[in-house]
Amino acid sequence: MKPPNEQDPKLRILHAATALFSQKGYDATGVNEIAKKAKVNKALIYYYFENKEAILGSLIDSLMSSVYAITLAFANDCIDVMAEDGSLVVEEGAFFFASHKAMEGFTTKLHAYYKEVVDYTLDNRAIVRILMFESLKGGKHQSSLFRFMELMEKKPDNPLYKTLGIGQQDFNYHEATVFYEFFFSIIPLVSIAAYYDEYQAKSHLSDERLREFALRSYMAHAETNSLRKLFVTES
Amino acid sequence: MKPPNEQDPKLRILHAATALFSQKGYDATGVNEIAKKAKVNKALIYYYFENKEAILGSLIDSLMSSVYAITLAFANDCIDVMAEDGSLVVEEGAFFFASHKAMEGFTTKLHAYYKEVVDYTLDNRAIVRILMFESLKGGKHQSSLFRFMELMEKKPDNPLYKTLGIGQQDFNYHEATVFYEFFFSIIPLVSIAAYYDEYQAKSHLSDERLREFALRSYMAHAETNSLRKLFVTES
Amino acid sequence: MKPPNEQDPKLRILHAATALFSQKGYDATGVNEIAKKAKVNKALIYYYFENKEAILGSLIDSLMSSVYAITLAFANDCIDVMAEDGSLVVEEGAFFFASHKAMEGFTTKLHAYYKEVVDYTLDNRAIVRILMFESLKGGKHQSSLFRFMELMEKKPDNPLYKTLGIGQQDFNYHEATVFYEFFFSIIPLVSIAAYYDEYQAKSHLSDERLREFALRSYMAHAETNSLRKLFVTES
Amino acid sequence: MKPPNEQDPKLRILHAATALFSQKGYDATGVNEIAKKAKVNKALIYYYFENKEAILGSLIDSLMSSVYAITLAFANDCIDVMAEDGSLVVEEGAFFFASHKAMEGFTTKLHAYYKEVVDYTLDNRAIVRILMFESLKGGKHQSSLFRFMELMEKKPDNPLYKTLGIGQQDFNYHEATVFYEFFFSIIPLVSIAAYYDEYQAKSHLSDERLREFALRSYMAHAETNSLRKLFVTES
DNA sequence: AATGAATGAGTATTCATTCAT
DNA sequence: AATGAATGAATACTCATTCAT
Repeated sequence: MKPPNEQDPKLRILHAATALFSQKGYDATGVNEIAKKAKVNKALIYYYFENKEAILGSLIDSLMSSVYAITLAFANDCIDVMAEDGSLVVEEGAFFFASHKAMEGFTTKLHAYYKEVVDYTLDNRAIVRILMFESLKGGKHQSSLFRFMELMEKKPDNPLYKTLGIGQQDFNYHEATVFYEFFFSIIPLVSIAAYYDEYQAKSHLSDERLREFALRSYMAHAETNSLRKLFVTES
Repeated sequence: MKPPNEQDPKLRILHAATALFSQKGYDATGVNEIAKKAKVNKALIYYYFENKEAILGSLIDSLMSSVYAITLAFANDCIDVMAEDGSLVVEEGAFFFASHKAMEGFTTKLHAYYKEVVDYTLDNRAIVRILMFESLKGGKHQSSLFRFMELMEKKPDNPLYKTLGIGQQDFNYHEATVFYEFFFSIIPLVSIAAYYDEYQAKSHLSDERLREFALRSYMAHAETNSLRKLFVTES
Repeated sequence: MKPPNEQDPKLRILHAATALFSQKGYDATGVNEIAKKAKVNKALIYYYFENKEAILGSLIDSLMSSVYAITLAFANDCIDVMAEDGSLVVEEGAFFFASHKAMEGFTTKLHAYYKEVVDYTLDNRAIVRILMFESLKGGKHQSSLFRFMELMEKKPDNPLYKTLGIGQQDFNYHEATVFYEFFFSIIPLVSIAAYYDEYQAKSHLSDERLREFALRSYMAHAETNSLRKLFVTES
Repeated sequence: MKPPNEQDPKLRILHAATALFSQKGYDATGVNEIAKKAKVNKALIYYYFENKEAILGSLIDSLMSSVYAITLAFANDCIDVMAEDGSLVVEEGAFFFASHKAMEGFTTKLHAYYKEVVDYTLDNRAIVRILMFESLKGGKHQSSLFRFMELMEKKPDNPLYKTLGIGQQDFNYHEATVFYEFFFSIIPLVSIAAYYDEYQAKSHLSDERLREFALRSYMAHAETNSLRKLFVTES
């Protein structure tokens, strides 16, 4: 996950910080430790980052923007394109496809999206762990985890929402649904990543099986409780 | 949640520590702060606790033993009693009741148990938060969260398992099930408590509605994915 | 050296303090430790002693008075008696005996005195160690070691000097002699006791041999460099 | 002994520590005091030394290595050179010189060595005091004083012994001799340094006289009890 | 871009001592 | 005579951060 002999000191710092923050937590990690692990002079850290907090901010920002990017890419590359060529119509929170083939194409891409999300989350589980950590504390990053939730909410500043361009106010996301989605879908996904290594140590399961479990559980859950109904309008 | 003018200094210390640990995290909380909040001389903390870690340990221990107690009480008071009077037979992980009335009685008690678990978790959400916090860090308490999981596992040292006295080796808990149960049942329950206040602040939902959501979501989930099937053997 | 089940708490405190002070030094020993080792409540120490310093003072005082007592006893029981019955005349620092028998009697008692001093020093080596310790520090007890030296000095407040009743001003103790006596006689005696256990650990010598070495070295030295010449006036 | 305005902070720390440790003892000296006396920020002490103990270790190490160096220098510069040019033969612990002149040269150098040892000991009496102090306590430095003793022992890892290249197993150091040498030669030498200032305060002797006393007493003792006999083989 | 030295405020912990009972 | 609880000041040590070069 981390090349042994990295060149860029800034990257070395970020990698060292990621490892340490995710193992011992932000507060229990000293700048000295980061410097030692990154094989970098302590003062150099302050050349690249304004303070210790900025390192954490940098890590969390990069995670957040990656997740946003993945979600937006799916919305753009899949939904928008299909909406433009008329093979998909989104209405009142439901998806109407022009043909079975269109729906199959959508489903395939949706599954690929699920896999990408799970993979990305697991690959970057150290930062995910840090994110969970910080979202449990009061402070600047407390709300980070909730921003994932916002991806599902019907708010004007939600880029996914914007992309879909759905305007109905009677969107069927109501409070209970959001609650359920957050605690039984997002939280498990994030937790699987955060507790991955510990769970593996306890269960002695292989990486392959664990990833399979994670993907299947997540997909099963998403499908069962899917808020969006898919229909084919083709006669 | 905390009486304004407590007498026992040791309790004052524990309450202050609970509040601070759950707000800022263990590592970011100073013993000075605890002393100040508990209105206690700093050295007195070391009279009652060997060190800062021991305060944390005391909090987590009391949480763990309460959860164990609740679970065992349910197993003892409900399952054992019914098993003894013959109104319930547990076999191959399934529950066979002598009558509809017996099953109804069981279901009622089960729901009461669910409610008790959810209530206890929410009432003690500060410590639950601390527990989640610490289980994300490497160290002594990392495994605490996983001990909840063990309550569901088929191991000889599991007191619940012992109580049920189920001996079949082909018990239908297999790896995927345990994984699913942990990440889609325990983790959500714990997370609802841990993120309760933050979620409330974001959603502006009343305590009543949130608790209702929590209980319903948890019960719905537990029932849907219930591992134990319930049957009535009555002709 | 220390009875296992002592009754008197004050004695238990003194013994515990002796052991700890001699092992780790006064400053590195906590009142808590003393209380624990003495199996006594910490506050009780302050019932018997004004403060920690008073424990040390008590130990050193008892050592000093014992040494004084031994020396005075020798002077009284031996020299005074012989001086009174005319079998010994002390003049200008030299000892003139009335007969060979008188001198032999004196020598025998002198050797017994040497043995008693060495034995007492070794038996109480823990306190001797403490004394050396404290005499190396600035402070109240710095001068304790030097009070041994004063036993040899020609000062009006020297009880030994008083006992001998020697009045000559040209007493042949001059500065170099006192210096030599102190550093090559008193200091070795005290050091043998202070380093006894450590030396034994290094050399693997038995208690018997070590005590024999100590006594012989000390006697040889005392005799060789004896300032007091012994004469027989008998024709 | 200490320049008023030193530049190197590390040296300032060492000098301040030396003064304080030798006055009040290691345990009674606070790091705060050292910092204040050295006019240095407290944290800087921990920049240069791992902990308080390391300061002490540094002081004792430098003393030990100096003493070793002085002794080795004498052995190398004097004995080795004479042994190589044939003017000195060492056999069975005795020294045989080719000529009176050779012996005189040796004696002169030996006396210079004595003087150097005494001078060094007195000049560095603060550290010597600390060494005595620590060798009375259990712990890391307890054995330091005994290492001086080892300089006289016939062990393969003794550098002096190696240099002399004496191989006879019947070397006349036996247990009693080592005991005597240690307690009546090394201990007095060390004690003279350790108690120098206190003795001076009591005796009101000038530095010159005290140093003269010290040197003479030491030389007299060393010569009287010299283990090595000196002979001239010249006809 | 990089570093060794330096710092003030803070950390957890221990101290000798006192008090009420 | 004895004790559990309490305390203010001090302890050794660490922190994130800065500065001069």
